Amino acid sequence: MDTKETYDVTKFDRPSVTTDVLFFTIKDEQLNVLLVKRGSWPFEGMWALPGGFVRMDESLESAAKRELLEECGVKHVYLEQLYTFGDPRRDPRTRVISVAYFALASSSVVANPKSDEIKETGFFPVNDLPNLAFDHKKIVDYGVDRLRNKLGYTNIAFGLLPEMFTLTSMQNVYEIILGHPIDKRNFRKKMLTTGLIESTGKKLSGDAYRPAMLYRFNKRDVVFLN
Amino acid sequence: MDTKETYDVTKFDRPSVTTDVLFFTIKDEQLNVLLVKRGSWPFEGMWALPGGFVRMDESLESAAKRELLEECGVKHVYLEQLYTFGDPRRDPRTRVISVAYFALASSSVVANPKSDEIKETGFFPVNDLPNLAFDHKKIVDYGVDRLRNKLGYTNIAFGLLPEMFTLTSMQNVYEIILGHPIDKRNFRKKMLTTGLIESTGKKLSGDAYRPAMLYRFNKRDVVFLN
DNA sequence: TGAATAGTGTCTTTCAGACAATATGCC
DNA sequence: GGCATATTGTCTGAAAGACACTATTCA
Repeated sequence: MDTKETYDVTKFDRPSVTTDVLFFTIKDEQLNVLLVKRGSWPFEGMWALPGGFVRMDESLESAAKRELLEECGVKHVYLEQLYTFGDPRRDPRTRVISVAYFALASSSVVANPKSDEIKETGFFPVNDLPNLAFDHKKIVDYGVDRLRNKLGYTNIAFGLLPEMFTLTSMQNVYEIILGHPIDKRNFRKKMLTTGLIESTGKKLSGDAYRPAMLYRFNKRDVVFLN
Repeated sequence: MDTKETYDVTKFDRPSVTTDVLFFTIKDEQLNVLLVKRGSWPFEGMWALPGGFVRMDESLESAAKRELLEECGVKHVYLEQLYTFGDPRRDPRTRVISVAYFALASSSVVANPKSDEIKETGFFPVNDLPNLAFDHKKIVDYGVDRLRNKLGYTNIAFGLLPEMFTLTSMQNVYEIILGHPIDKRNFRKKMLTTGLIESTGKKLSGDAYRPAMLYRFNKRDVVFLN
């Protein structure tokens, strides 16, 4: 029977724990995910999700944020835990359990990698991915499903739009993620009646046609709806 | 730069990983959760969720099932991953990350513990819990929220009902979990139009009043709806 | 005034929710 | 026939979805 004095922390072999991050963005009219090119064994040279081992003194979310910063220069993004992948053979090095997170933001927040392990990062359309390391394809698919699902009842698209945006650009984001066209009148009606967004009173000018009203997310409702 | 030959699995300190299981059942007209009394430090003598360390060669779900069997004699239940709790200070022994699962089944599947560590198990109403070890109260609360939410759009209550059941008993389960009464006509209308359940053609007899039709879950739809 | 996009209203269908009377089987 | 529970339908309001024309700005 263990006591504080006799408890032996090294008694059992322990799996390793990583966090991997799905960083989604809209680019070239498509839903893209951020990938990094691996610089070492295993899967050297292959594309993978940014991520890495969780340190002893940091929370899972902190680890995900740290990896995103080190590997992709990304700061200050909203992260949501997605799922934990723990198949015993998903990593050839040793037993590795991965807690996956996802984030949505503008692709402009990505900078150059600061990590020795990563030389290159890039965005890839989720519908046209290269071969991915580990089980990362499965993680991406799972995340895309969840994203599409949450789009309908949360304000999760917040991170993909600038501070002020037109309803047309918002509708574009929804159509790109969902992969099908949406009726303009119904979309606007729904978005305006939720109370999630509010008019800024300003208009977008500079184009050779009628300027559109600019909206912003209502700060009181940045939390999720459900 | 690591290669297969130079990769050192012991290079980093590693957190420990456990699975903890929320086993929900209906007992005495209340939603209950299964707890075990801890037999050793830390939190010796306190109630906690059944669970334990994940072994190197088993999946997370297998680990959850094994713990449920060892500590509570439970076999063959449907498990769903809930969330992963990884606060660095959630366990006084060392850094422990817990992958929480939840299950719903009849309380009759619980037998005596086969584990040296656990002497006693018991069901407790989720609205009247004893003080729990670790952050297990938080895990229970999170699981109850999720359960209530999924009740509305999945067939998750499947495990809480016998193979054949009346609509009244099904409604009872829903009311107990949700914590409020439901209109009988609306409930029946909704359940029958989803196609999730089907009539068996049999009737429940033996009571001193009108016998009720028995239904079963439609096996083609055992998967979740969303 | 033409080009290009912004902005708007109605109808229909579906679903949720409120609400109460009749039917059945057993004793 | 009395008891205890099973079973059933209508109305209303809200939300989703189909559908097409007018308004505005700028070049």
